[in-house]
Amino acid sequence: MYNTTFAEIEAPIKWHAQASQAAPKMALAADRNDCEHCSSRKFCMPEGFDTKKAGAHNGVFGNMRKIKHGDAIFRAGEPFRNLYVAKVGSFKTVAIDNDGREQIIGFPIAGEFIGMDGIGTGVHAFDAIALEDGIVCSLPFSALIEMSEHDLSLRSHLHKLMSRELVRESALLMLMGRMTAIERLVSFLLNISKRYAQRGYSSHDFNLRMTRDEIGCHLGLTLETVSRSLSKLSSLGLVKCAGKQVSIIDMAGLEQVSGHYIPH
Amino acid sequence: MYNTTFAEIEAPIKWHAQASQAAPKMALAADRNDCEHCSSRKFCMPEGFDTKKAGAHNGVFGNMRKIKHGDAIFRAGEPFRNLYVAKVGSFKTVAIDNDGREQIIGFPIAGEFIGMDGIGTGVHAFDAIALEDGIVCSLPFSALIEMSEHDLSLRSHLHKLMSRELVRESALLMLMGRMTAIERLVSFLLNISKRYAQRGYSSHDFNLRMTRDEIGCHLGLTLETVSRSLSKLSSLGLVKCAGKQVSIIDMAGLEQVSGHYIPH
DNA sequence: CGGAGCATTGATGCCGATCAAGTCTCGTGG
DNA sequence: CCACGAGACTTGATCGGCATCAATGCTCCG
Repeated sequence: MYNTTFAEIEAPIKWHAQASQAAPKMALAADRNDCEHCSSRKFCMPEGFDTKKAGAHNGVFGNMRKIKHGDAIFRAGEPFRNLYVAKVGSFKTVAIDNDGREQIIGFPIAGEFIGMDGIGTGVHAFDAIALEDGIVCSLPFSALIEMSEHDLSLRSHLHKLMSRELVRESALLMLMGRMTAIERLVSFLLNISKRYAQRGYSSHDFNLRMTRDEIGCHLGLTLETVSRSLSKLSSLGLVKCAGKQVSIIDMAGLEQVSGHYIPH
Repeated sequence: MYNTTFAEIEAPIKWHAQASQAAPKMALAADRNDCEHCSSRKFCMPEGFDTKKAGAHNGVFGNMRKIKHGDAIFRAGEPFRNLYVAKVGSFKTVAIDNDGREQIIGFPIAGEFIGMDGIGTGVHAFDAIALEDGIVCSLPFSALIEMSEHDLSLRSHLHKLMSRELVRESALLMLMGRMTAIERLVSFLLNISKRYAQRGYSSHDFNLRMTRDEIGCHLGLTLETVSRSLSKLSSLGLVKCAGKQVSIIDMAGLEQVSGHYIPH
């Protein structure tokens, strides 16, 4: 019935069980963890980077934090201190304008960075919310910057991360400015598919962790249009979908529909 | 008849005259220039940064390059080597998808960085085109990164630049996803106004350097809709506009129209 | 002065928003 | 275990904003 989820594979956390055991503030409880065995390792720091030597002992790496479904890693307006790497679960980053209108900027999943919006001003510009119970790894930014002094690979790694995010957003701009509803949805599905594939999961069958409303809020569409577009893709025989469970039937067919959404 | 332009104030370059004098490849001719007297200085490097000491003598700073109207600083697909700072003139950065559809990502003007899209992959993702004859300052990126090893302020400056660009784009996403044509145009005008003001120019009267088509291509609208929306704002008494010359009559009124476009 | 590119304005049509109703899913408590 | 209710999803009907098509006017440069 369910797809295998990151959470199931990674760490079968018993939220309530743990809460009743030890930490009183479970949602904020911090764990220590070994970078070497982290499945996000290859998405996080540069190749060959020695996290142990670099700072495991001074507390820079391996700071796990659990985030419950619906809770925020941080909120817009809060001071920026850490970058976060999604370790388990999926998240959304949300910009909110003066009139309260929301725009979902991205849906980060395992291995992807969250929080770079705060670097420029020292204050977060987005909310970062968990779409399901999950875990993030906190990286104190000032420590990261200091550490990068003698590590060229770390320095350029940080730049690359941000630049790629820039290009990712520009692809979204293209999508919003120039594509039809169907094209946007297809781009979105292909993007998800690709990122899942990179992480060793099926590129054909997956669960969408977000609601239709959230997809719409990301793509500049209403939830009804998202639903209708999905139905359309089903009736065209390109995908099969039952609720949040999506199966891509004809990948090549999908790719022909869209002008693409290159990122990640 | 004309507004005072950056070009007029900065350096009254006689393109053709110069071409006939010295350099055979005028458009690509490089000049050397003194950062201390550069009007973009305060927008470019961090406060107190000593460009002379840092690298004027090894050629990192002060590499001027003239770009003629319509010419490219770089094109998508070209290898990334330099960051550029717009010194004179205005530019557009353009993403082009597989189907040839264009999306203008931004309109950088004096003091703003161009080319950060190439850092992530080592290859430029955008075209960067001059909207009028202009000058950019080239900063060899590898030298910049090396230089940042012993300069914390430079390191964090680079990060801030990219992060701000990230937030700028996210504001554009908000605009494209959730705003009406009029709101988008107002956000655009307010953004231009603000950036001109920061540079000491009038925030009320300015020339749009780009065509209606380019504005539309930036905002996800057609040129007709841009034109109609401008007419509407005129008839509402919020702006006066004659071709590319725009005067903001009622700044507060404009600000009420839009959910904003925070960036820069 | 002539022509090309740019801009304005009008008429029409379509895509997606909006409004509305009904179904499905899942968590909760009886 | 089932009943219930709230939230999520689907599908239909209608409406409106913007794209599209089209014609004309304007501006600037050679």
